[in-house]
Parts: sequence; C-alpha cells; structure tokens
Amino acid sequence: MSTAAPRAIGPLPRRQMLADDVHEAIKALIMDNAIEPGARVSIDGLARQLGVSPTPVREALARLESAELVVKEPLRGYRTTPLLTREQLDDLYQFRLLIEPWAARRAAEHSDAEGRARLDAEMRSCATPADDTYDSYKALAAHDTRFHVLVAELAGSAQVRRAFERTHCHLHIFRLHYDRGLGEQTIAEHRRITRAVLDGDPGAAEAAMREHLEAACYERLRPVSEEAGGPTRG
Amino acid sequence: MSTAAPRAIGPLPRRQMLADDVHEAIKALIMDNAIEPGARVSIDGLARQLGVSPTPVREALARLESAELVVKEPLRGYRTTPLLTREQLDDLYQFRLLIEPWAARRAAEHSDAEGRARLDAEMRSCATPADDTYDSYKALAAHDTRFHVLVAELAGSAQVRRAFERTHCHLHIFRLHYDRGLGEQTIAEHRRITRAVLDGDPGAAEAAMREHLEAACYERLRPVSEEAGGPTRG
DNA sequence: ATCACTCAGATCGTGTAGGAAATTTCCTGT
DNA sequence: ACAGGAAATTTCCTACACGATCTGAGTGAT
Repeated sequence: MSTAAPRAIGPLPRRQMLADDVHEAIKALIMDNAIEPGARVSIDGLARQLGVSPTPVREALARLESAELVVKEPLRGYRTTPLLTREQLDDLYQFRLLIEPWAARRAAEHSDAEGRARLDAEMRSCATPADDTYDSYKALAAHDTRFHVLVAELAGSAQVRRAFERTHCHLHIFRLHYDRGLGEQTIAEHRRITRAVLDGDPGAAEAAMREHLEAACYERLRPVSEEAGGPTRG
Repeated sequence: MSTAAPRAIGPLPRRQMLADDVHEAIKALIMDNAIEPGARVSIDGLARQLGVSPTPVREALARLESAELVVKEPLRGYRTTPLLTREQLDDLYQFRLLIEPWAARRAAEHSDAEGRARLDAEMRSCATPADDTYDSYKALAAHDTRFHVLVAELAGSAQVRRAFERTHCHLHIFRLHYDRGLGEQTIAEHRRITRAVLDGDPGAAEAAMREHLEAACYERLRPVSEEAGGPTRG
C-alpha cells in the first residue's frame, strides 16, 4: 500500500438548506417537549413562528412523519406522536433487551482500538449530574443516547444502530417523566458495561447491558403502572 | 434515446391527497426497479411524468428519504439508495437472525387463534410459482414480505415488526438478483415455520426460522462474493 | 497535439406568493 | 338543548422567481 489510493475522504458537510434548519428546529421543539404529545402542529403556524414560507415546513414535517415523530391526518394536518402506553413502553424495552445485550457482546468481541478509545472518551467526558435541573437531565439523556449508539457502532452492525436510533426511546422516556434522580446509577451501569467491553469480556458486557436495561425498565415502568406497591430494587 | 416518452406513466387513481398517490407511485417505481439503484431522481422530471406540480413530489421524496429509499444531496437532488455491498447484506441477515427467530418463538408461544388463522390463510393462498418469470418472482417476494410481517405481528411486538419493515430487505434482495429459482424451497421452509407456530412449539419455530434465514443468506451471498472474480481485500 | 482551465447556456433544486377545496368553529333558528 | 348552516381558518396544490450546479465548447499553456 505505497501509493495513496483515492479513498473517499468523506463528504464535507454541505448543509445550507432552509428545510434542514427547519427540520432541526421542529425536532428540537418536539424533543424539548415544547409541543405537547398529541398536540396539533400547524404548518402555517410554524411557518409564521419560524419566519419562513410553508413549503420548507411541509418538507420537514414529511421527513419527521417517516421518522414517526409526527403523524399525519389527511386534510387535517399533523400531530405529534402521542405518549407511549404502558404496553408500548414494555414492548420498547423488550426490543432493546433483544438487540442491545447482543450489541454489547459483539462490541466486546470485535471492536477495534479506535472504537474503544471513543467509548473511553465518552465515559471520561461525562460528569455525573449534580443537580436535578432540566438542563442536567437533558445532558444525561444526551450522554445516554451517545453511549448506546456508540455500543451499537462498536458492535459493527449498522442495522442494529439504525434500529436503536429509530426507536427514539430517549424521547419517549423523556416525555413520560424527565428525571427520576437515577443519574448516578445510570452512569455507574454505563461504567460497568464500558469496563467489560474494554476488557474484551463478551459475557460480562452482555450481562451488564441486560441488567442496565432491566433496571431502567423496572424503574421507569413503575410510575406508568399503577401505584401497586411492590418491592423495588435498591 | 428514441422512445423516451416523457408523458404520464399512468393515471393516478386519486385518493384524498395527491402527495400520497405520488408517494406510492414513486415507491412502486423503486420497488419494481424501474429506477436503477443510485440513479438520480429528478423532482421536475417526476412531476412532468406524473402530471403534477413539483411540490407533492418533493413531499413524497422527503418521506422516502426518511424511509431510506432515496438519499438527498443538498442542492443536487435525490438519488435512489445504492446497491448493498456484501458486508451490508451480511449485516442485514445478521440482524434478521437476531430478531426473527425470536419473533417466531414468541409467535408460537403467544399468538391467538385469529392470528394463527391469518397465518394459515396466507400459506393456503400462496401457490408455488411454476414459472421463472418476473411477475412470478414478484408474487413470491410479496408473499415472503407478508409472511415475515405476519410472524412479527403474531409475536405481538410492534417494534420488531417495524424494525423488520424498515430494513426493506426484500427490495435489496430483489435488486441484487431477482430470482434464484428457490421458490419451492422458500415455500417449504415457510410451511415448516407455520406448522411449528400452529402447533405451539416455540423451539421448533425458532429453529425453523433460523434455518430459513441461514439458507437464504448462504444462497444469496454466494453470487455476491463470486462476483468480483477473486478474493478481494478491502 | 494533448491537457487543463474558463466561461457561457441549460438544467434543476429551493423558496415565495396566491388560490381552490376541505374542515372546524361558532352562530342562529326551531 | 339540538340541528343546520355560514364564516374563518387551514391544508393542499399550482405557478413563478432566484440561485446553485452541471454540461459543453472554446482558449490557452505545456
């Protein structure tokens, strides 16, 4: 490999479209719960609010519809996706338990040095949130998203990565109840998964991920299910 | 090109919204390989062909972009998604092996009478294709899609069902090589899975699905690997 | 003579403005 | 209080203007 082959350097970020900015703006509105779940999203209203014409808003909403962040009712307009029911949240975590422990195992088995360095850097750069503010929780949610995406990437499966991203699970968790004061526990569990991946211990990585998801599931399903007093994990 | 008729591909049977019809029309064009993989898809061109203005075409393409049937290059237009590489096809089948055997097991365990009746009806209504024509293969692919979606539905997991649908695996398989003359084998394997589900035998259902996917994977990966005419590293 | 660069014209994507059709809301009459 | 209907709002599509990109020929340099 002496001569430098014309390898794809990578597409330089050429985003200068208004529709992209509108898309990001509306996505941010939904992610921040500035629009209530199930609320109507007016095309003209958004256009006026953002100071653009309806066309780019329409294009952005069409993309968000395929991403299942909004739903369209013909001739009636768009609505944000409603809150998840208890069954849907259960189904979501069942799906995560199906693909993510597998991804953690694969990450421990097959990830390269560069990927492990990125995972290590992510864990080093995230501080445990001290306070219980809105911004603090948002930072934790952002770290959580990056962490799980990173594990999927290290597993080397683009399909698993996309499947995880398309669940938008953090949006749904966030909307159901932002903040349960479990930031430290989450970080600790992430550290355990990271250690297993960096040590190249597939079994430990898979188990740690499964327990991480089960803990989050049981923690978060509790308020959705009734106040049925049951023994909660410590 | 002499016979390039830029006139209407077909009169759109108008539902409620024009954009929906345009969306279905473009989707059909891609699914039928009427547009080559990686080929440019002109907004104005499609609008002229379908006899509508560019706006609904743009909305349809925006939705297809989120579904990953087309990709957008800003200020340059849309292209259909390119052919899958060997690694991507491998990854796709790895993903299917992760979720579909699990779905088959769950279908055998938890499906109700109505769902099993639907599965039975699907298998009864599909005849083994006698000829090797294009239409015959399309009918087989349509049955295959319905069958796998049905198994995911019987498993009771909307997440798995959506994850499967969003892979568009039949489109990719179809584009890589439509028809390998394995219709009978496919149907036979579907019958075996169906029997296990109807009998309520989770282990047999899971195993049958896994073997079904592995058979398809090995059948279909072979021509791709041999295509380069030698061991290619890269 | 071959190659690289430049500069027109053509083509296409992007955004704006306006009008037709449908829905929702509110008001009126019984 | 309920049914019927009209105004207001909104969606949806068309038509047009602007800007960027692509294609090809022409010019100059090596």
